[in-house]
Amino acid sequence: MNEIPLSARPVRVRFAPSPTGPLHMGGVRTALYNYLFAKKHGGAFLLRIEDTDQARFVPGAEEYILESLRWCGIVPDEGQGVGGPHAPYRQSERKPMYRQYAQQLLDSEHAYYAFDTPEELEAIRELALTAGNPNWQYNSITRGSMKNSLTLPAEEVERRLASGEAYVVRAKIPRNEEVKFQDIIRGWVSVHTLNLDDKVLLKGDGMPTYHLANVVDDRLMDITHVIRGEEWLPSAPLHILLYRFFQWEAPGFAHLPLLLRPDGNGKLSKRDGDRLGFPVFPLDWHNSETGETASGYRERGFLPEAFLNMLAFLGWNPGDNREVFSLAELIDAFQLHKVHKAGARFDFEKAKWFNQQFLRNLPPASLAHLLKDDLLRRGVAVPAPAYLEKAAVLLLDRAVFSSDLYENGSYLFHAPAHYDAEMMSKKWTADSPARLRILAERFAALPAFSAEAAEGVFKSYLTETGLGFGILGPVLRLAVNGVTVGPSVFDIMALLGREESLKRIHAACDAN
RNA sequence: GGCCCGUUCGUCUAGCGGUUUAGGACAUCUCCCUUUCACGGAGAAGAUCACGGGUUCGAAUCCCGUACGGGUCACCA
Repeated sequence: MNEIPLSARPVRVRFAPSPTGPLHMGGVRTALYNYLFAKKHGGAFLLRIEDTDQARFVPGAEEYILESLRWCGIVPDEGQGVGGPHAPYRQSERKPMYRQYAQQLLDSEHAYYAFDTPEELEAIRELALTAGNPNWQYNSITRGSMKNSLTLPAEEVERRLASGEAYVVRAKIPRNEEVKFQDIIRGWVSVHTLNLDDKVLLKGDGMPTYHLANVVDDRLMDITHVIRGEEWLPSAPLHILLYRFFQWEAPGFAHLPLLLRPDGNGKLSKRDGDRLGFPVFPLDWHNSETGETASGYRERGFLPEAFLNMLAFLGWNPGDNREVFSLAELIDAFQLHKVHKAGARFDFEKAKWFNQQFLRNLPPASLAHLLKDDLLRRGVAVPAPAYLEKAAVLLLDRAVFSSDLYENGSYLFHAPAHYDAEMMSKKWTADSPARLRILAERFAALPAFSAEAAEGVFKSYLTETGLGFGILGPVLRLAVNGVTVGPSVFDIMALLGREESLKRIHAACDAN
């Protein structure tokens, strides 16, 4: 398995979230970078579920992760939900496998049994804290005075083990050594083992901790590159050490910069979302405990490719001035080592701009489809396909989200429910109804009703009466649209058709 | 607090020792287009490249320090 040097093996990367809640956008970006890197190099992208903490398991979280990736179009080649040669891909189901690796470390004396209870450890930490040490560690110095297989007589250890007493397996970190590794994004990173502690590898419940599980699984699943968040950087040296203990070649590492919150300090957290008026999750998340719903990008109206494009550019760019990229183009242009080192502050305005770009590039048929879905959701009658498409195209310039199509142009789907009060008082006069009725008569008399013909009628009426466009134009608009903004009123009337247009003009005259 | 990582316009960033009077995008403002709103186009404003020392003929780019920011210090991931 390790005869072929890492660099020569086909690229295999993994996204390994833990199902402790909804995946947030930072997680999606990590998945995306992994995916882009894999595809760029013709490799495989795997999805592994890290559910070794049974206390933090959240029902529905795994399904949420799977659905989020599916919506984004980040399809795993292998892993939870799709299967593969290294199944199972859920760590809880791999539980028996980890024990033998812990044993291997125990046998080679790179790990040891520890019997200290969580309560005892907590007491020691508290004591250390009052003594002025805020950071007590179970390490090469303190382990000599703890209850473990290094300090206890062999028979005593045997006895405790045999009696079924709870224990953990801890890594035996060497005392005085510099651990170095070359991060693909950050370059050389080095940490002295004096600053590392004897991390628990196997927990009291027999489950591995993240540290053991990720190293073992990455090895077993033939992972060549570990691409994960910066929050893992401090424990990367431990992982390097673990690979060495096992005498395994370590994969390449790349620690991604964090996504920062738009206001104040700190990383973007799951709680920041709706508080600041934008989603932090890909999909809506319904918290069954609190009954609250956190909003998602999908439901907010984002196109998956726009969402991905936006995320990709939070920390990376192709080095030229292009900004709008399809997933395929992202794969082509992506370079992991070009990822920025510093954290990126998220900006929702820019996110909206990306969506607008993608929306505008959509073919009319797709646009019509999105509009139809939106109308259905709102319970608005859906017009014929040809009408739908023309309406969508007509309204496109004013839309950032597909939902804006209807929100800014509801008058294309039903008569205005009311007339803009402010504009009415400004533009509608006592003469308006009479003028509109004359126009209506002339529209009715047109041999063929079209935008050009209607505009012709309107303009000749203006020259005839000497009225300015600014006087009568808004009045016509109010009658037809209810508002004074939007596409050309003649285009709107042409789409509505003569009958509907006349109906609205008369209705407005009657009502005002 | 210890350790680790980072620091270019308000924001995302380009830049890898000379081609830079530091480029682009979002946001802001102005003008044009449109007798509406948007779209589009043109332009403006906005960064003494955190600061201080080096190295060099020459530094945003290399080195060291300081400051600031972030991450991390669990039988969580």
